[in-house]
Amino acid sequence: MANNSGTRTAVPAVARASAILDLVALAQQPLGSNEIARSLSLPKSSTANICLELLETGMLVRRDGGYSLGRKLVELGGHYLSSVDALREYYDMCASLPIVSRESSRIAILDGTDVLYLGKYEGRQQIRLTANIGDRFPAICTATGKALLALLPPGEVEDRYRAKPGAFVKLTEKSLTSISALSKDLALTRERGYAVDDEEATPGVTCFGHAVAGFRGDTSAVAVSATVLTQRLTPEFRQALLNDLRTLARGLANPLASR
Amino acid sequence: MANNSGTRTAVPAVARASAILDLVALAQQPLGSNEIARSLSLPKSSTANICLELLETGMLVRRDGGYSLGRKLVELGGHYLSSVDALREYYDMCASLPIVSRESSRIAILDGTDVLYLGKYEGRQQIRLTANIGDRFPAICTATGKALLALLPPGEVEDRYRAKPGAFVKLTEKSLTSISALSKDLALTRERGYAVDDEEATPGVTCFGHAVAGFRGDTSAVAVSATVLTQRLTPEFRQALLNDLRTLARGLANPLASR
DNA sequence: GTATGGCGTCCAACGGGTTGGACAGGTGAT
DNA sequence: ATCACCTGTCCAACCCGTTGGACGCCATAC
Repeated sequence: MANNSGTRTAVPAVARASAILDLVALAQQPLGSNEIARSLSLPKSSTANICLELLETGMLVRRDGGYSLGRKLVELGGHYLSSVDALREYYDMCASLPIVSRESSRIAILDGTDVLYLGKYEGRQQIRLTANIGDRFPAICTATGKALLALLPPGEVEDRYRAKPGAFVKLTEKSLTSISALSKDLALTRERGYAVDDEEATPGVTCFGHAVAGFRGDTSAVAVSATVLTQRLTPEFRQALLNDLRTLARGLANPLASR
Repeated sequence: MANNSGTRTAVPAVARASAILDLVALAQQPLGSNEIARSLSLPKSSTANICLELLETGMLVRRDGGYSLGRKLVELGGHYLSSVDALREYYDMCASLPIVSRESSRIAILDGTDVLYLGKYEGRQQIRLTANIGDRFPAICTATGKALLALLPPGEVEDRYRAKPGAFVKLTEKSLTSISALSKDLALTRERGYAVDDEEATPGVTCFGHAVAGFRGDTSAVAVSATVLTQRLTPEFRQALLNDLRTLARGLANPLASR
C-alpha cells in the first residue's frame, strides 16, 4: 500500500498553480481568481496570490477581466518538443516520403491510457486533422495509441485499463469496448507490425500506426500514423501507404539506435 | 518610482518553480536538483521539494538521473495555441494560397522586443525554417517583428528599445543597429503596408511580413510572414508573394473583425 | 433610491513550509 | 584502501506565507 503520490514536505503553491493552469486551460473563457478558487475549493486569498505570481511569470495573462493562459507556456512547450529527438526527423521525412507527404500524418507518445500528439503533418488532402499538438486522445481509438500499447510488457495494458474503467470511450460504432477485444487487437498489431484504426475514432476515416521504440527517458517510444478516408483505400494504395509508414518509422529509429 | 514587479504577498514557490522550468528548458541536458539550486542561488532543500512537486504535476520528468521538461508543458502550450483564434485560420489559408503554399511562412506575436513564433508552414521549398513553435527571436531582425513594431503607438518603440540597449542584436551585416534606423524602417513599413527583412536575420534570405491587428486580450496583434531565398526574388515573384501575403493577412483579420 | 451578490484587495494571527546542516550513498582520483 | 566531492534525503527551529473575514467597488435587481 505504497503512497505513490506522497511527497515528504508538500509545496502546496506549486500543486495549486498547476491545478489552476489546468483549470484555465480547459475553460473556454477567461476565469476570475474567485471563480478559480471556488472551482478548486481553494481559499480566495491564496488563489489570488498564486494567480498574481503566475501573471508575473507569464504563464497567465489578464484577458477580459479574467485570467487566460499566457505565452510562456508556448515557450516551455516548445522547449519540450525540441527535446524530443524524433520530431525534427519526423517533419523532414514526412515531406520527402512520396505517399505520406500528400496525406495526413501524426506523431504521438503514450501517457497512461491516452496518446499525446507531439506533431502533425498535413498534406494536400481533404482531411484536416482535428487534433492539435498537445491534444490528448483515448489510446484505444487511435492507430498511434494501439501501436504504443502493443509495445508494453504483458499484463501492463490490462492493468492500466482495469485501473481505469472509464478509459473505454466509444467514439464510433466500431470502437473497442472491452479489455479482451483490446488484447486481441494488440496481439494482431504485434503480429503484423503495425496498428490499424478502422473507423474507431471517426466514421469513414482509417488510420495506420507504427511505433518506434528505443528512445531515452521520458519519451521512451513514439508512434507515427497516417490518416486517410476509408473509401480511398484500394489494396494498392494501402500497401504503398504502409510502405511509407514503415520507412518513416525506421528512419526515426535509426538515428537514435546509433547513439 | 512604482515598484512594477511588486506583489503584495510574495509566493516564492511559484516564482521559483517558473525559474526552475526556465533553467531546465535552456539546459541541453537533464539537471539535478542540487545543480539547479546552485545555478539559481536557491536553498537545496526547497529546490528539491519544488522539483518533486513539479515532477508530480508532470511539468518535469526524471531523465538520466536529472530533471527534464515534462509533457504537461506541451499540453498547456497546446491549449494556449488553441486560444489564439487566428491559428487555425492561418494553417487553412496557407495551404490554399497559390504562392505561399509552396513557400515557407510563419505566424508570430510580439513580446517586448522579441517575436514569439506561434506557428509555421513549410511548403516544398529548399528552405527549412530554423525557428520552431515557441521560439523567440529579436523583433528587429524579422519581418514579423518589424510589422508588429510598426503597429505600436508613437514613442512606444523608442521607449522599449531605449530601456533595453542589448536588444539590437546584429545577426548579419545588414541588421539594424540603432533606434533611428529602426524608426526609419518602421515608417517605411507603415507607408507600404508590409515589412521587409532584407537579409537582416540570415544572409541570402529575404522575408516579408504583414501584421494583423484587432485581436482581443493577450494576442492583440499577430503577424504573418513569407520567407524566400533572395536570389529567387524576381519582381514578378515578389509581387505575387506580396499579394498572397496580403490575402492571408486580410483573411485572418476578417473573421475576427466581425465579432 | 436601496438591496443583493458579484468581484478583488487588505490585514493580523496562526500554522506550516522553509532552511541549513547533518547524513547516507555513489563515483572518481590519488 | 582513503580521501574528496558529488548526489539527494532527512530533521527541528524559525520565519513567513496562508487564511478567513472585513472592506471597498461595481453591476444588476427591485
